[in-house]
Amino acid sequence: MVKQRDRATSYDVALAAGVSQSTVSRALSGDPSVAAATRERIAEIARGLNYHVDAAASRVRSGRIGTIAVVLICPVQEDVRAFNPFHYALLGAICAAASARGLETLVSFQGAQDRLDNSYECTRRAIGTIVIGTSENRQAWDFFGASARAGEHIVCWGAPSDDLAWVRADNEAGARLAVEHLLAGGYRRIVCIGEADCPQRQFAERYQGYAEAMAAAGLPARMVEAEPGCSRHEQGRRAVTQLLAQGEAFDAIFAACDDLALGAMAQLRERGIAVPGQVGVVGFDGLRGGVLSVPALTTIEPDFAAAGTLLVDQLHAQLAGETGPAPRAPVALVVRDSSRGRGPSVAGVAA
Amino acid sequence: MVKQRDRATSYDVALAAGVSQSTVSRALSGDPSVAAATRERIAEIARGLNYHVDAAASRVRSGRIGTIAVVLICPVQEDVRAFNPFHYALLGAICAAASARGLETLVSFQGAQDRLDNSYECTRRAIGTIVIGTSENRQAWDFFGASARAGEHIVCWGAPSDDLAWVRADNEAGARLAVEHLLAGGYRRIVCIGEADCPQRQFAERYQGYAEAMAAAGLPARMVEAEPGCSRHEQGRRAVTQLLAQGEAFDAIFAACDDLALGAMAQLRERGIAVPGQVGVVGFDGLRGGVLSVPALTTIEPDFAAAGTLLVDQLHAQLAGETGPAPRAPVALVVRDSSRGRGPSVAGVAA
DNA sequence: CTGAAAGCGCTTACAG
DNA sequence: CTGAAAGCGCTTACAG
Repeated sequence: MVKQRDRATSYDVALAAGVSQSTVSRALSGDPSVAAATRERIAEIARGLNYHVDAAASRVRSGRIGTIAVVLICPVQEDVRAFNPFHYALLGAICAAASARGLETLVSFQGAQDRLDNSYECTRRAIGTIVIGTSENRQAWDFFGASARAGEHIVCWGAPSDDLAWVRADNEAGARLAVEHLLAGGYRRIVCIGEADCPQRQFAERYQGYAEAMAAAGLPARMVEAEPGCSRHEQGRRAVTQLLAQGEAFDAIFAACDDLALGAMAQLRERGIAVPGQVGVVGFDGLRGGVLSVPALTTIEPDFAAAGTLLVDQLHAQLAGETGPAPRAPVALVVRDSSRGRGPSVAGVAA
Repeated sequence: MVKQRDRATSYDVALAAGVSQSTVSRALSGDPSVAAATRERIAEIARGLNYHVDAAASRVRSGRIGTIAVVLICPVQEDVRAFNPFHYALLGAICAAASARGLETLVSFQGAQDRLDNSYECTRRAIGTIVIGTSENRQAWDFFGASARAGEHIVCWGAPSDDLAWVRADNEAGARLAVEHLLAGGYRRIVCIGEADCPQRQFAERYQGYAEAMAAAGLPARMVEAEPGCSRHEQGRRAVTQLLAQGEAFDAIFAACDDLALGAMAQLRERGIAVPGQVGVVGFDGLRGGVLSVPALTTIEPDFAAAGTLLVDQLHAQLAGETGPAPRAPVALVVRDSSRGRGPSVAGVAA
């Protein structure tokens, strides 16, 4: 057990400075009612004694917690390596946004059902919780959904649960951007790989944006459903296999997420179909894997910094009893090599 | 400001249970001196009142913090997306290991020099700090090095600073595994892409393991230095360009990290050199990008779970005043498609 | 501008 | 097995 040997307290500083303990407290908290000269002197002495305000004592007295909990929902097996890099980037953005607002972040990775925990708020370790992660772990989301119904303050990204307040990317706008980009590149027979009946609302929204943009161009929308039960990457592969087997003409793919797009590209490559020459591909997420793929993946990338800030601010709003408008993180088209720029219409496959 | 309306305290529970407040405290902390029946009853009543022990009050009285700080050193611009996925996986492993030890994790991403902070321990928000991240941000590492010299308890992964206690992968063993695998595949003219004079000690250690394994096989070691000032990926590309320009024979590359390997493979592809047919490639890190690359990258992967546990345990040892043996996370060879299995010697390039 | 005092909600010797 | 009491180290009215 580590003993707290000779930690200085505010009383030690007070003694050394010849003032009262309450003046030390006020001085170090920057209370302007303390004379500037006194403040300076006390700060100096505190430094000399290596004194720092005890955060726990400060909290218990002031009631100010200054901390938010961030929960990352993992696969049930809790393999953190299986955790999507998109969520890691989002975690970083949340921590940065919290820090910018003067808040600490208590982070936990939760997967196994018997270890789910949202006691942060009721034990006063945090003012509320931001939940992100794998939508596949339904039990975990149900747990946090119930927690929210019970009155805990929770905001999430990509909720499959309707019980949770959420922040999402501007999925429809992003999908429209993707389609408009493909149209500008001369692609016409653009299919969407996604999932219509998916717990992740973003998939439906992205299909919606795709369908709208196609309709606006007077072109038919066509959805290839991802096969349940396998990874996104594998789903992307199989969607292409299915498309080719059906012998239906297509010259571009808008995939509802980057992993689907990368799987689709892997399969196109195996079939000897040139990207972006014969088929253009656009994903959605802005994953690092898209930079490394061959060809590098054109994608729609949400503004991560904005997403982090929106999540933190939305939590604040909820704590203040407000319910602002549905918060959407802006998205941007990132053109890389899997789609052609402006050009004439392309051959496509199985035309 | 959020008021704490009607939070129950231990006094409320005591009143409802007809016992003293101290008995409530003992009962809920599982003190066996409280009769089991009484404990049960009190727990029941606490549940009914939605009472939970206030963590801050508990800490201030008991002195037990139960939290470690985890600092992720980012690039100075604090772009969390530029943060290496390896470190994200390590972060997850640390949080999981801490949780398994009953510790919370206070996570922060730190990059900009004027925002560096390690006041966790002195303000009693944490018992100590684990530091991981980009070795490029020297100022940040120097800051934490100074912090450690000043008596803070810090353990890091991949320290470029000698002031910090560290945990590392078993780099030499990993490099030997890589070389032995390549030798078994029939490769003989194996070059190492790395950096001899690098702040990251792991690079030197990996070269060392490579050189030993080559010597053991009676083969000459050959190091291609990464060019300073560009990304690892770009360094990998340029190393291949340089090798080809020199017209020196090689039939395999052991890259000191996956990003170097992926860059090297990208360049080999552009030059029309077949991997693994003409040249075998093995990386080091086990990044997700290696699964997606074409061909998928054979690599040496540290045991992330073990790494997280070692970091947490090493911090505990330091707090207890012990200095255990240099802690190494075990590594494993992950054979994918960028290297051949057993086979005859291969042609290589520029032979 | 500063001090004396109360008290945040607990844990933990001490006594019985 | 339980209670009365002290006290962890602060913040914050209140009074001057």
